[in-house]
Amino acid sequence: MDTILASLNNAQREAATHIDGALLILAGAGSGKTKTITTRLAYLIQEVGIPPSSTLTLTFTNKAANEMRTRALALLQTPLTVPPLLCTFHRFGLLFLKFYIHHLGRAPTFNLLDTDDQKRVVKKLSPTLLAHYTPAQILGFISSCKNQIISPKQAIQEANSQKYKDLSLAYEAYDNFLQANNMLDFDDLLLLSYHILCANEQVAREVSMQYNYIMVDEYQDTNYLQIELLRKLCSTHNNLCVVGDDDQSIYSWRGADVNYILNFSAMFAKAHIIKLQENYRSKEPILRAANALIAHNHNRLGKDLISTQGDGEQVELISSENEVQEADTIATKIQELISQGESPQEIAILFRLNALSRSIEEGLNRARIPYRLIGATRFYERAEVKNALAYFRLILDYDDNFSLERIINIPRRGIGKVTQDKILATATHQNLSVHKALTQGKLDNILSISQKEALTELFATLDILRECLDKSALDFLEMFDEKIDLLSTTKNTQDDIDRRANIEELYGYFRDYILQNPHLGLDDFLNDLSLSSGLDVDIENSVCCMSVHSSKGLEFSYVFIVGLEEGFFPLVRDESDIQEERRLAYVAFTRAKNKLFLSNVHSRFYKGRREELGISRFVREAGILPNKQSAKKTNDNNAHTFAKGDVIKHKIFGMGIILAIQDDKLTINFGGNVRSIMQEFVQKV
DNA sequence: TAGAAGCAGATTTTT
DNA sequence: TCTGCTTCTA
Repeated sequence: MDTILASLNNAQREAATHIDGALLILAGAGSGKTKTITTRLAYLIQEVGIPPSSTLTLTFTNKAANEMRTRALALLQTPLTVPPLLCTFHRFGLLFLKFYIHHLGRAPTFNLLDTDDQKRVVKKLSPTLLAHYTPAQILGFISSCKNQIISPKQAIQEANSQKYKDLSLAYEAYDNFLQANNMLDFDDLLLLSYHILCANEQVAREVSMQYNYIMVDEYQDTNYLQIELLRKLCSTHNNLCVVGDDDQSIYSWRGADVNYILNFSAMFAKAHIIKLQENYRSKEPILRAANALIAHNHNRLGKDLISTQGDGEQVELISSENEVQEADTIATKIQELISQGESPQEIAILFRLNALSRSIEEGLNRARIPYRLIGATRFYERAEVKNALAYFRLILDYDDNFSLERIINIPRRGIGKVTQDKILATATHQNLSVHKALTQGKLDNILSISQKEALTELFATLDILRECLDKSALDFLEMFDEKIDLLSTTKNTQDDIDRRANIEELYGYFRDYILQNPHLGLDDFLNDLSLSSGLDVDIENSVCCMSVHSSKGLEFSYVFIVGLEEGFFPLVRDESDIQEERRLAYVAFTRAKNKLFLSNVHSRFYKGRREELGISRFVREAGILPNKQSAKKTNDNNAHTFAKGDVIKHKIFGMGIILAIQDDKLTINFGGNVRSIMQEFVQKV
């Protein structure tokens, strides 16, 4: 019986064996959170005898869900016929809606929109609003309404200024459009599920009783809608176990609110709280710095990480003149580590802003260090991939105007924007899809003969593909690739090669999907895709560069945090946001196992300007003092010698950065103008 | 219709 | 500085 629990410490064991009622596991960074929650799941199933189908474990990312599934199943001695439901909130919503959306009078064949699609809808519906707001701002408003369970009508009623009135009307138009086209956005997956549960007591009871034991990971990131949904799901049993860390709440801008974890016991009756404070990840100096830093925050549940890994190397501060020198210094340090036998994938470079990655990448390139940039442009957001997917959707449903619009002129069919608008207006006016309007001859006086031919030809090709799809999904892929020229370019630039590779990768995913799920089809594939970020990259033998946000949940032996300057990290000066920035820094610090490097520069080039910057308050708050050695280094190589990356001043051209040195001639970048200048005419700054 | 030129905007990000 | 979008022009 104890085999499952054998490797747990006392607090972890208490958490894993706590069965009924509400339980908050307050798990500090590196305290074995995943281990505890997966063990608890295995324990419930194997030792307590709870049927796997009565459990529900919710996470925020697919990655977390996959990791937990693997680890929980590994703990079980006997393989399960029915695996426990372990997925993201959104996937749960998707599954739920497939079964229950008919309660809202909607068909389960809905299409899921991603951010890009959402932007297209907003642009289309509220063109005048774009003068004042970006699509992202409008969508941000809509999303925050949905996550606070505010309907368009309510939003309009409660709008207390023209601004909110406008945004609320956009929200209403957006929602109507989605309903009319049976589309859902990500928020709807949760919001509509919630509405169904509220409106149908019978369904609510049924579902709540089905999932008798519910667990939630990263509870500090839940928002109001998620909490309310959880309350519905727990309404018949109150068996809710959540794991989280108030100090790692970094998604308030997405509606998450630390208060939900702070007030857990007020919300769920008789809640039991267990703290996991023993850290199994980081050496002592790293934890000292992290603890000292986070101690500057208020409103904490209060916990300190206790080291189990013993003493290690001190946190090192790297101070550089500018971002070029910063990148080179870090690259050099990384080379040293690698030459000492450290593996590159155990090294990470973290930044607060993705914009800072550029200089770092350049430095790594110069040093020929292999690196991997995580989270830049997501795979499924790439235009060529989205075009292929739009074709797929269109093949399943010719009346899908939204997808047709996207690819109507890809490859070029001589149907430009003007014609597109006319086609759409005519079709909408007659209450027809473009395809129906075309086949009924309603577009004849709009289209030129060649345009009509091109469109007819497009649908004829789709007919062939459709037929092919019915027979075999794999043959379909081949035919699709042959018939549809997604790139239509003869240039063989690197970009084209990349695009081609992306399309191949998409084909690969689809092939795998069909092979692994022979009973599922293209439509299932499309909905599943929308929920997955496609970023389950195996971190090969390369250094990882990523934003602090995307580093959450990961760990590395060596971590470099760059851009520790006031104005960059912390990024905002508003005192209310400072606490979240500090938590963000705390997350970054606690990623490190062996050694943590903090890096700051005296000046940085950003948004076309060079800015003088002071060192981040977080460095001081973490108890790290400017290191004499690294400060001295930058002073030593002045006088007569210049180094690549040095900032210099020229009487006429002003400030610049040295790009290259050849004998006594310097190649200097003066704010975009590159010139060659003799050494004696410039001064080091 | 399609390429060129001009212009604003530029956190963090999962699903 | 760089990107993505709108407007302009052939």
